[in-house]
Amino acid sequence: MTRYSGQSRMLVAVDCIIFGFDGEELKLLLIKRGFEPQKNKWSLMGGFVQGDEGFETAATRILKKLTGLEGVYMEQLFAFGEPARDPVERTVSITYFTLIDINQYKLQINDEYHAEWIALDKLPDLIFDHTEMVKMAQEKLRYKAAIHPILFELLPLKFTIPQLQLLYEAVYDATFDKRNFSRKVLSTGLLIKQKDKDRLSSKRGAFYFKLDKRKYNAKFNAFLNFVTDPGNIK
Amino acid sequence: MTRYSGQSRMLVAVDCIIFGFDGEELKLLLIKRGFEPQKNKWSLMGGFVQGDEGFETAATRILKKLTGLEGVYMEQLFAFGEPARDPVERTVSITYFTLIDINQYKLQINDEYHAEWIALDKLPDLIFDHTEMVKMAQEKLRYKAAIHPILFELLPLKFTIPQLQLLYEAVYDATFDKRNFSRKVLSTGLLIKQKDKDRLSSKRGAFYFKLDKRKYNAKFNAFLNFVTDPGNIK
DNA sequence: ACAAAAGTGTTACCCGTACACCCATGC
DNA sequence: GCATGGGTGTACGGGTAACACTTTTGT
Repeated sequence: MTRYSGQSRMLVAVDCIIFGFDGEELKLLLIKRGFEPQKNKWSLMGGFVQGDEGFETAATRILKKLTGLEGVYMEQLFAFGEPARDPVERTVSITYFTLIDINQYKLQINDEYHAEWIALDKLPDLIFDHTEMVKMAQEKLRYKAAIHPILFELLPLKFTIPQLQLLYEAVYDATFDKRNFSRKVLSTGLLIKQKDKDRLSSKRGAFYFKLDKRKYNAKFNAFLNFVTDPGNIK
Repeated sequence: MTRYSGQSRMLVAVDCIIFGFDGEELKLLLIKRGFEPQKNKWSLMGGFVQGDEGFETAATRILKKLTGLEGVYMEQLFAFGEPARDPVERTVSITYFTLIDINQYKLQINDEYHAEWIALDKLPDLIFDHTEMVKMAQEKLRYKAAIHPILFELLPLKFTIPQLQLLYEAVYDATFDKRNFSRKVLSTGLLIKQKDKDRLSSKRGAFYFKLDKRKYNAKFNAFLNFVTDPGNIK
């Protein structure tokens, strides 16, 4: 027996929803699609899964091709498979939710793809069902970040607590009390205070912190509860 | 332009991980696979996605064929796509996580598929990567039930609080204090007390409750926190 | 009468929230 | 010296966990 008979075979693509944070706004990395149909329309970064690779391998390959980055936070989001989602041919898409440090990316811009960081609240129309994918990814970001410390993945190795707070506020479009926020964050024991300060964003300067990688990995699945009442989200 | 050129096309299957609860144990609905390869080995219920249907449509169709049930709780779990997961031919599998009331099912057994309810802790070897799928589904069940009131989907329309507690205890392999448990459950306002009692499992009898469907739908996305410390899970 | 499970109330502690002032520095 | 953002402490309230006894009824 070499094949199953009488069944439809389909193209399988991988699309990456790539989040970044520039210190003020949440952004998505989008590209101008390089081939028909819809050439030159905005699109998520994606590509077809090859015959000999799994989904995660394909997503990693595609991400590396676009950003040069490896070892970033990536997890499968959802499989989209409506029959008419790609007008050319039946194509299913396995989407990946990706968080990267926007500054690391800047160092190795790859212009081959005409990629740009675009603020989440100023997204253009995207091809196919990519807008729906982005919406789902954003919901997942909010959902998951309320419970797990994933947002550190969007920050540089060294960051300050005010920076971290700005990030949470951007994700939830809300404001938090800085006293309670810093106490809560520090009480997790995930942060290691550095000796130096960030002197760019204030006169006094704010101490840098690093993630305690060991505790981060150990505690990742603990329910952290950074965000008190998810009903607060605007 | 009618096709993308130079790409691999693959079979796409849907597999359902179907949970049930018989009052004592969590069970999975498994079938003896009816075709080669691995004919007569235990397997999840699944089938190929047809050319004109989406994943959810396919999963619904397959579930109905097996159990006769419609309108049950179902959500996409994960897309499995390792190149060698099916030795016959490259096949990706979109898995669906399904919760059904085991008693409703009993009324319409469909023996065509040699389906059986098998306790989660006595699972036989399953074909391909189905064991991995089950493991992931079980993790999702524990994760999600700690936050959302999904376990009601496993119970009949009318159920007692001791029954509900047994279910939570089965899911988390833990025991809970019945006073705290019932207070917590009732405080959600999701339950409507009935006038009649279940007299089978005790001499005194326990009052039946029904779900308040309206509140259930409204509150589904609230974080409920039935399970105090997920670290408690054995 | 006794066994078996249902049902209910109180207390103590911890965590989360609200809230206001001082500190360090560049200009 | 003043404006800007960084950093800290306290008091109150709500919710969760620990804990034991009474009720009902079938045998």
